[in-house]
Amino acid sequence: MARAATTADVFNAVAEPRRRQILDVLAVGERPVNDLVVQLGLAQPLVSKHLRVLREVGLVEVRDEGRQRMYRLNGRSLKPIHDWVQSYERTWTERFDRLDVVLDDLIEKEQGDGRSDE
Amino acid sequence: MARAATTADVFNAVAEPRRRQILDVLAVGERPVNDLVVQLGLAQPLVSKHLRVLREVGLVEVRDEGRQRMYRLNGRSLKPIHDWVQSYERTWTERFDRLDVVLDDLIEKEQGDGRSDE
DNA sequence: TTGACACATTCCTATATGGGTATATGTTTT
DNA sequence: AAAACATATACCCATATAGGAATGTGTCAA
Repeated sequence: MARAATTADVFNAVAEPRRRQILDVLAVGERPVNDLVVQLGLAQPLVSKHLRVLREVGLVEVRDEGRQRMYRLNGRSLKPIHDWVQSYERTWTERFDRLDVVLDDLIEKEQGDGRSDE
Repeated sequence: MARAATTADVFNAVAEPRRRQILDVLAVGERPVNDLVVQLGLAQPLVSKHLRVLREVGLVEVRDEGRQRMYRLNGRSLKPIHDWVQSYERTWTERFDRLDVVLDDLIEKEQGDGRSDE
């Protein structure tokens, strides 16, 4: 089996740096494709392809405006990532870091103390 | 060019569901490889390979313990993801949603009002 | 020493990619 | 109608995978 499709979920879609850049630009406000092409300095077909991926996972939405297509961000689709990562925040937060040192110490002592499994 | 390596950055490493599962297990505490194999029901070489990716991006650390290798989480490496996603949180938070409706309204009125570019 | 155990690595294959180039589709302007 | 413009799609290629099978490496036990 190969790697999962980029459209498999938001995690895969956002793994590509250029797609995050696109989202960053769209975070400011709705933009037509060509604005993204210019701002990111990428080839137009490439931008369109990235936008398609973002659209398929629900990260952006489109609106027709004459011969332009206005893309806008749908940040809510990032919530799964937010939620997942959020649960790890305590593991690197300063105050918890120091607590962890103490806990690791306790565990070490406990282990060297006769208890076998955990 | 193909897709970026899974070891290119934390975003790519974490795009794989099984690797997130591994991290979820390790979040509870340090574990030897075989514990992960059993808990996740995956083939041992597969787990080892995923662990290597996680190690290369700094998401886990290893410690030799006899013939076992104890893996433990290093959550801090998730911070780049956390920070990036965090900045989008306002876009889906309830109270901001309602504010956005008002803003979109204002923008619409402004656009239909004679102003051309933005 | 020999064997059992715990992991890591190597080799294989099918697959989906990011980027480039060329072209198709649809809209506005002349 | 024809040309210009804005996007999307099709086709090509090199590359890196996830998973499976087999094998290598290092440690402990008998």
